[in-house]
Amino acid sequence: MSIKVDENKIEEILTRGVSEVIDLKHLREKLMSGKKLRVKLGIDPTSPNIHIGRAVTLLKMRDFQELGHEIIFVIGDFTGMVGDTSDKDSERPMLSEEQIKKNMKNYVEQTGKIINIKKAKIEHNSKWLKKLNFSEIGRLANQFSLGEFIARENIRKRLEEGRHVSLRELLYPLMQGYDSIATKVDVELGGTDQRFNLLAGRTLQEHYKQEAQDILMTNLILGTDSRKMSSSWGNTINITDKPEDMFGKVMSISDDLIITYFVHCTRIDMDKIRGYEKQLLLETTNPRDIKMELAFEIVKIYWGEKGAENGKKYFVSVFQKKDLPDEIQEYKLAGKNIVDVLVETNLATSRGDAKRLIEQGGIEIDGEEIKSIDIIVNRNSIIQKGKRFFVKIV
RNA sequence: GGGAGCGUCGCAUAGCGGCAAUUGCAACAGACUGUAAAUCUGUCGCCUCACGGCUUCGGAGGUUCGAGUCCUCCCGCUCCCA
Repeated sequence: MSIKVDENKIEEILTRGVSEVIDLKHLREKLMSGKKLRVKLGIDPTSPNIHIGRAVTLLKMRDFQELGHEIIFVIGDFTGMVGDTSDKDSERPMLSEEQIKKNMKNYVEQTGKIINIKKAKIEHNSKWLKKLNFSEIGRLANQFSLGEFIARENIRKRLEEGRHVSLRELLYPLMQGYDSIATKVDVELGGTDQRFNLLAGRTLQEHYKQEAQDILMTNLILGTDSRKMSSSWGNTINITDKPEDMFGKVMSISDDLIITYFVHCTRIDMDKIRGYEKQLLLETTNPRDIKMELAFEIVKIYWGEKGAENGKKYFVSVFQKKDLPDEIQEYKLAGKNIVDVLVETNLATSRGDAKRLIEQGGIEIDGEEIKSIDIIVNRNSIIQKGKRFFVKIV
């Protein structure tokens, strides 16, 4: 397969959602040369879900793939067990082998929503990392000084606070760097938080007489609550989220993030995005409408046109028109008391919780707010809790 | 090797021996809104309409009318000095 040398596309790859490229000039020349590049992305299966923040680099990988370059996923089945600390302000737990295996399976599946997996190469880094012995690790470790490790902000902060920093964490960049040697890559992608680890790859490759990889760092995006998107904050939009959820979650981001999301999480034409940007400045535009477009585009990537339609329909009917959703989970609980029904349908966690919800006016049956806990639920009633949760009793 | 300390509701944090236990985040409900945003209000161990009852603070014992709080042992974790 031939390599496309499209100057505009290449420029977009190098800039869109990108915070820094090292070495920019070098990478641009390589891309323009028509040579097939080996492009790597390391993913550690540390949590079961990929969120759209992480997908930023995946989309970038796809861009490379579309130009015909070889893309390589290094699944961190080994590094995942060690745990990276780059994007964390506390130590990452070491995961068990079982947990890793489970996550790994999901990851490949999820990645397939964005990337053509069949054409990509998938490697597991246990393959080579397992074999390293102490003398080799010592040789790798010799390339770095404690000083540069400590200089990293999050590590320094933890040290200053008297928190625990384990030696094991020091090893992480070595391993990621070694991945680059083992896979002989030309380019590695990662989020800005990966800077240190990515650079380690360059250092080590040179030590092993390979040409140093270029690195391309993508921006991290903010989550639904405008803090950094992270699984531990619970503010993620996951790429496995159902279309309705995904659509709604996108709708709930801050208006300020609309353009950023367009740039990072979709592949809508940059010109069109600039158009949206102008529109947003006008008094007459309702940011909601543009956000709807955004939500549609994002859902489309993961669920296709149809999924996007459904997500939108759900949002419009349930939240804007306050109608019922098309599909409601059914339970065979007709004739039971409302409190029991709430508990058995998991709308409430306990009887006390159910009573509180009713007291607070949070429960409606067939659109009527109920005031008493002594209500028997009839067949074919629709119970609604708050705005988002519906259940049908049959 | 020496010293100090920690383990509390999903996470994080408070708790002179009278506590179902503080505060922040998350979560949930209500109001408001273009919005599942922001903001404001409320709720947030279990059972009870309620009075109230029951089970909780790493584990096992003990002291006490009473223990998250004191003592002993065990388990897990951390920091400092060398």
